[in-house]
Amino acid sequence: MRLPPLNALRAFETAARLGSFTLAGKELHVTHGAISQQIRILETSLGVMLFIRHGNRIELTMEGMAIYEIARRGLKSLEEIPQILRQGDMIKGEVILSAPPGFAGHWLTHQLAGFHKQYPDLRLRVIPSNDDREIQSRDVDICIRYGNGAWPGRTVELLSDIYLFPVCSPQLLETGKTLETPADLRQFPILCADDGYEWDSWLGSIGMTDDLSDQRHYLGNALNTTEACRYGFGVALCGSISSAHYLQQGQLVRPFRQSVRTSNSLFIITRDDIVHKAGAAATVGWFRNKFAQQVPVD
Amino acid sequence: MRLPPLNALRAFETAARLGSFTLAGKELHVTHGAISQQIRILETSLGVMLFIRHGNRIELTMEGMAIYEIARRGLKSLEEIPQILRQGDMIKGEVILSAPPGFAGHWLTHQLAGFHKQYPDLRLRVIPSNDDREIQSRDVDICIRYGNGAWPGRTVELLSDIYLFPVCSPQLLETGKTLETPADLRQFPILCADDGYEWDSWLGSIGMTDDLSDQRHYLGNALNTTEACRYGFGVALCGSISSAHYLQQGQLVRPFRQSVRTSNSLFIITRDDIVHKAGAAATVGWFRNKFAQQVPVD
DNA sequence: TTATTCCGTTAGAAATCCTAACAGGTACAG
DNA sequence: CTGTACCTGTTAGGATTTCTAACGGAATAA
Repeated sequence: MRLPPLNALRAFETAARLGSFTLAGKELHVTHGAISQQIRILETSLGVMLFIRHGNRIELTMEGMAIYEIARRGLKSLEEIPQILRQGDMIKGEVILSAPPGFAGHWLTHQLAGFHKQYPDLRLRVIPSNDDREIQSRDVDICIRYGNGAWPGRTVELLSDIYLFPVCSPQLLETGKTLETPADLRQFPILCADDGYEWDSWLGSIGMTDDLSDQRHYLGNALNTTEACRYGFGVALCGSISSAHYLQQGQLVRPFRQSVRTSNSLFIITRDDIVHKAGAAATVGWFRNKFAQQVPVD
Repeated sequence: MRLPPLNALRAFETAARLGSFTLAGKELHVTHGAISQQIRILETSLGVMLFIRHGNRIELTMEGMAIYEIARRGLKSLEEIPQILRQGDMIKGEVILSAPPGFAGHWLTHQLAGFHKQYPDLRLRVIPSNDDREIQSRDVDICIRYGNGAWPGRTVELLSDIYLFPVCSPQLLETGKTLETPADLRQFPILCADDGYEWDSWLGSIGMTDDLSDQRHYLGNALNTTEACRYGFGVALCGSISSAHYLQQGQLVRPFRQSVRTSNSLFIITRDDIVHKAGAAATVGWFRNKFAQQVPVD
């Protein structure tokens, strides 16, 4: 049981705010005795005294002050729930989203139609970027980033782990050349994004010593390798997220099962005050939902 | 009754997160029927359907998604309460506070000893400033500002309204000259901060047409006028907050009752994530407390 | 089709919460 | 000092809420 008793917490917040059990009872439409009992329940549950009783007045202890601020803001945010619903059509307007170019170009664009269908009045402004400065910016509602989850001062949530594996176009396998074991890779162009580190790590993980360096083509980024791969140029190492749609559609296939897990995972990063912008909050929920119901690929 | 039923909200949050009443029941150690009933209570209370029931599975409605994000974050912050207490000595470290120079120089410095006594392990770094950029900065925990309360995207709380009235040193009244009616002001130096607008507005409010312009001394800011006033130089228009301590000590007196309410009030401005820094949260509570128990001056 | 799984809905049991009444401490006025 | 007013604490027992247990129905998969 991790949450403190919520009704006792409400009694505490009211009593601490008004500085009186009797007044708190008036506000909550109960007797002072009920407040007294609720606060004792909370004190027992937390194992600390929250008020010093002076006979005819009360005083917050240090511990009481420490948790009052949290209780106050937490309950205040819950108070917004009925208000949000009363406004009705809050899920509209523009949501500003910063996402890595590869993610924005593949996974996200393939899902946009579904997003629009679910939230017809919401418009997305996508910023393709890996810049961490946008995480700190007040102008950006939501950031999607690859990393280790260490973004201090922000709410960070894991969306998905990332696995890398070789993929190629099915047409490539109809050219007569076989691609049944990793050794067969020697017959095909190897498509590298950036510096080719992803291939080094994959080849290393399956114990292959040949680094295929004389077959490598460097295409600059993952977006380009995936595109070249789809059009039958060669074999690329693709991430589980970017390739998911193409694998499902049959536009790409995985010649081998072997994959390597990257040290970076995909995270969604938001400010705490995102809840005040219902459209952005709904978008966060949409992302969480999409990745929760997606079958994990490795 | 403004808050939705809290235990029902917890059931909803769990069910929405797990996508199942049965699993939510497992997590909360109750049967699925209990969850079902709690969620119906919440739906009745809010007047909207939160889930679409499909017979053997559930799906969040738009309204359900809209409030899930708020409920999730609100309850999550309440979960921190037991953790904060477990750590025990969280009320320590440095709190960075930006406050207007006049406020920092008078009210705050007079209260620092009391603050230190209450929180011996807390150190304050005071930035005397009126710059609104600090309100947006992540490096500043708490901002105190005069204004109208319009600081979007931040938690803003009124600390006190501000009244302006003439004050002078008691010694000034022992020089033989009398100061019993506003007309007697002609015999004394008039101390103006900045552009002297405060005197214009006060003189206007009591219907005095003479603006005493040939007696005015311009000292640059309110800090200087108050100091000069304490040392018997003349009569200054002082704010209710800055002068409170000196009035109480008898170092300053109010020759007349008339005061004028300023359009700006004193606010305390924080980010939503201040709760994660217990020392800063305690400091906010300390400010709120100080101004709540202070007798209003006008 | 059957088996399975999950949700809905009851009645009644269990747990919780609240009230009412009295006791005791503090503050302040007379 | 005494009396009054105003708090809070603490009970027992009643009122209310919440949960369980058991059954029925809808969707899903084999």
